[in-house]
Amino acid sequence: MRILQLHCNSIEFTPTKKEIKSAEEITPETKHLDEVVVTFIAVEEGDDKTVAKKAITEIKDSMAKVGCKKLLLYPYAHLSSKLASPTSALSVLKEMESLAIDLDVSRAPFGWTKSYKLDVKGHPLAENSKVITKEEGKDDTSEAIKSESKIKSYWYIMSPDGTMQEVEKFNFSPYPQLEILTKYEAAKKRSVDEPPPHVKLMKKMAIADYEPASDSGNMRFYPNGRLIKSLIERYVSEKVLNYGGFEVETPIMYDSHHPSLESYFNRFPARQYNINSEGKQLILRFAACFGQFLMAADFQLSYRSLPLRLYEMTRYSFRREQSGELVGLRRLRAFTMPDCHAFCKDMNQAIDEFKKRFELSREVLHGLGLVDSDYEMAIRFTEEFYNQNKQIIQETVKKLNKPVLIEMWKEKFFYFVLKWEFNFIDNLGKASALSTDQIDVENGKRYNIEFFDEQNKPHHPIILHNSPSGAVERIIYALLEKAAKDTKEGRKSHLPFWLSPTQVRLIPINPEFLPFCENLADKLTESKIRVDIDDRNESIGKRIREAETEWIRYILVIGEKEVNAKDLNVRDRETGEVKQIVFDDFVNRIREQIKDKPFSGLNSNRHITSRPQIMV
RNA sequence: GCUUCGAUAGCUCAGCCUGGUAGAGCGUUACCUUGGUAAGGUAAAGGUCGCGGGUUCAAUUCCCGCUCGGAGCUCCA
Repeated sequence: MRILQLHCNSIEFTPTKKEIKSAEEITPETKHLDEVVVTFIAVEEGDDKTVAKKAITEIKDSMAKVGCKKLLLYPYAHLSSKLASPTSALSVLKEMESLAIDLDVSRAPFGWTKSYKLDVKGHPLAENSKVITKEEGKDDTSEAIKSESKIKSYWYIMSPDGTMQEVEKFNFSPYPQLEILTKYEAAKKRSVDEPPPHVKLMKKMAIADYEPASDSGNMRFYPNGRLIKSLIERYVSEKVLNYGGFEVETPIMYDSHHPSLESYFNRFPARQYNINSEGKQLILRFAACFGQFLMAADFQLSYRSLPLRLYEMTRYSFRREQSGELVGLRRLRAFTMPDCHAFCKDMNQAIDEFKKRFELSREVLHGLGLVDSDYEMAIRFTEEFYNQNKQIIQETVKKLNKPVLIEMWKEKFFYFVLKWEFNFIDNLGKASALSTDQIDVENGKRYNIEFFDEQNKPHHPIILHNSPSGAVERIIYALLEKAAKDTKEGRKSHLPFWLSPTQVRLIPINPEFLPFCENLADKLTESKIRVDIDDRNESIGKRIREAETEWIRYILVIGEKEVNAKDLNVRDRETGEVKQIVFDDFVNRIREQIKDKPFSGLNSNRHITSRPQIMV
């Protein structure tokens, strides 16, 4: 906001004509004021109530100095070239007016061309101009975000044979998804006019929902959703532990004035949640990086313990994303993310580790039900890194065996020299990163993490930052989007079997067969299978239909025949066929499908009639 | 955060333009039905029309603000 303050003997002004459509509705008449401080005001982009308050405080200060009690607020666009929209300008002006009611305050009409006569006093303090901005010097946007838009990038496509081609020259026709990612990233082109299908599904399947009582982007997870999330968390954690990660736990909030953290925040492009507590400015973590770095800095490290892999499933990480960017489970403000850092003694070791983690990430995604064709890879690096380590990049692309989007930076902008991600492309052509890894050459020093080499000389390690799956919520989003795509293309949608809240549903023909169902359900539960019973008084057809809409893989109708036959009558949703199967064969068939995955029991009442109904 | 659209029964939505306090389907409850692989029947209950303010004799309907949500801009796990 820019203001020009004039201590006047008098002012007289007359609105002559409306300048803009949204001008205030008034009857134009000449006004005359004596002994008044006239404040010309231009409200600028981004000005809000805080600015209004600050401005009024300053105006009151100087009015007290000149001993004047009458104030005229005079909208005056010509003081600035980056004006706020008329609506917000008017509301800021009204705010100022209401904040100054203890003075004799008036306001010239907004949006009108006005003629005026001024008689300015001649004393030294009579004329005064000011620029007022929001939170001077306390802008909480990190430097990285502010200058991110200034990065110079060069975009290429690298083919599995290692050749790089400028994106403009690449023939995308066999790779429509890669083309979407490229346009998305390089050209920043997006156009969508409908909500993504997973939002409906996450509610309909009683997985997750918005929680209006929290901040946007902080979701509630229903029993089904919590079960799915917890299974994914356990699966990813087991994979990372097998790879060699050591699980730790670190605080979710940090003192933003801690010296290592302060400079780090300005190198990471994220907005934070801030909390003030007992005079401390705390920020909620946006990843596990600093917790693990601070921990590693306190370790006595020898080259022998490297690579050291620290791992945490961060529930939660917080990023105060712009509200307009939050959609369903795709992008949240509070999310769960596996975060694994590998501290390496040199670039060679880092590159070895990098290869392992690339494979780990791929395996994890496959285990979660996302195959190579579900995502596109992007690799970003500095020109210098490329010139020195061309081979590792080419090898990686070869392993993936399909073309990859390349972003090359002229100079190092972030703390990393290389970063890759697997990007899921959803039904609306939106790209979101899942797995990612980064080679960080700065933070070893910043956090004063040291190890001693063979000559007992201290060094800072190179640090790899890997999230093998990306955010867990985002995995659920990808699975739901994939399911929606199946429906759209005429296939049956489903979740991976090991994540299905109900794996087997029993439908007794009438209550007479309920005891038999209980018995069967007990036996299946003992074999670590999630089974429930639709004991409602509804027709068989209806109960089967509903089991189908809940994506339940196996449906067993239980009647006279089954009770006598001992064999099971199994309807397999994959094929729609009903088959007679011996109990043990059925159990084995299921166990086979989920043998290397974690298991949790049914996370709701076995009987449908006793369940709360969450979504229709 | 900005631009723009929206919010009516537990869910999905109609009614609002042209102001006179509401409807459907699904779900819920009760009863009937005891059914054999994708929707059996009847009835009932259920709404301060998101919140706050304004205009009006009268506001779910018109106007303003807020909250929440969708889309776009921008950005990322």
